[in-house]
Amino acid sequence: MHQIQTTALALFAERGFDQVTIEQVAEAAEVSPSTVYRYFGTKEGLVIHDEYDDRLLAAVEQRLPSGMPMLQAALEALAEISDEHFELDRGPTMHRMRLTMEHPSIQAAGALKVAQLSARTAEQLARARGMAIGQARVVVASLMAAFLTAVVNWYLDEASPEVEPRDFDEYLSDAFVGLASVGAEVRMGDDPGRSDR
Amino acid sequence: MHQIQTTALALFAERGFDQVTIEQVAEAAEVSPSTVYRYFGTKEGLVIHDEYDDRLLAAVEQRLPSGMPMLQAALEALAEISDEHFELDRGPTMHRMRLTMEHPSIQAAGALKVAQLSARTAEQLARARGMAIGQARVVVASLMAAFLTAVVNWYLDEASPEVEPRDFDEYLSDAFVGLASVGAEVRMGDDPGRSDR
DNA sequence: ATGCCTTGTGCAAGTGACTCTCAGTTCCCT
DNA sequence: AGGGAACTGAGAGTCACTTGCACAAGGCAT
Repeated sequence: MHQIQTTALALFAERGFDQVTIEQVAEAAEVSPSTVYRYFGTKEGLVIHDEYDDRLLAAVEQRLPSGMPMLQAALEALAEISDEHFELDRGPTMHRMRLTMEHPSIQAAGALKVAQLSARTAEQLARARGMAIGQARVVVASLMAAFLTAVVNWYLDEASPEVEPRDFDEYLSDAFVGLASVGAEVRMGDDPGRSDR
Repeated sequence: MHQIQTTALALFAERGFDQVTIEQVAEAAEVSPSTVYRYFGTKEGLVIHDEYDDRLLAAVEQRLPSGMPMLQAALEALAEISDEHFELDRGPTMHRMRLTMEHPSIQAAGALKVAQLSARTAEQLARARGMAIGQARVVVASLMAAFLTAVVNWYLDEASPEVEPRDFDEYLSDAFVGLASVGAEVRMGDDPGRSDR
């Protein structure tokens, strides 16, 4: 399975996503097309599939029952995964990100994956903390938005020659600071009848 | 064009998204399949296409140069559009939402659309306010996350028989309050779990 | 009027992603 | 040994989507 994905990514790097058919992937990986579909479902799946979804969910789940503030749980969980994903595995991750950003169909599939992960996480959070599910969705969506923005900002800087790259941690930190300031503004500007500044 | 979409949605309602081919849509709308593709690009496009994207962008743009706090601009713009979309146009909107939530391929296309709209909005914001683009992305992503959560919460309540529906405004307001509280928590717990640096 | 360009539309053929069904193989459990 | 679950492959079919071309209608200049 991992072997199939690796072969596929190599072919995509070599010839471009659109110029490679599933059949060619199957042949190069020495399996049948059926097998590719069985494991990855779609061609885009060959790019976006990874283990990090479940690991992130597990990392969050592990921390939730402890009564730890959920924000801290999220940040710890993200930091735990990010190091490996964005630093150690930097090369492959960049390649997959690049394919994703340059091909709308892959980007769409990725976005769907994120939405589904968010939904699962929100349920988990609501269950563990006795929160209303609607509330939990807002929390997860906000945090996920900040995280994803960090990922996008990281990628775009990394991909652009005139910007010198920084560690992913810094992008993550910036994004969360930004989230905090938006939150603060919301708090002030909330509904009519707010006090002037 | 509008005629084609209406016909398509009627067919989807009647027979289900998967049981309707583009050819059938074309025939029912008395155009050729080529025309359908020319206007909507994909089958999913028949569901997700609408005018609200551009209108939202315009509503934001119109407010930005005024020096109005960007959050207020966002809320006003959203409120301006939401009324029509979720109250007046409630029936069709529900139907399209239902198709979207029940068909991963449509959901993916919708998510992509949101991502692209966010990107455009972030650029607009950065330009109008002289913000760093990365910063602008965080702001837009946070606000969009809250908005979308409101939409999802609204839809799920609306679709569920045992919950009695509230006005969309209330979901929107709840979501933004939730966003504020997340922001506040971030502010306190700051700095992504790093001991060094 | 004649030509000309743009714009909108239809036609037709081709590609390849994806589905479904059935049949073989391996491996494990009793 | 036997029976069944899990994995894999073969083959045929559907249909979304692309591409290139031709054809018509309307404006605009010559």
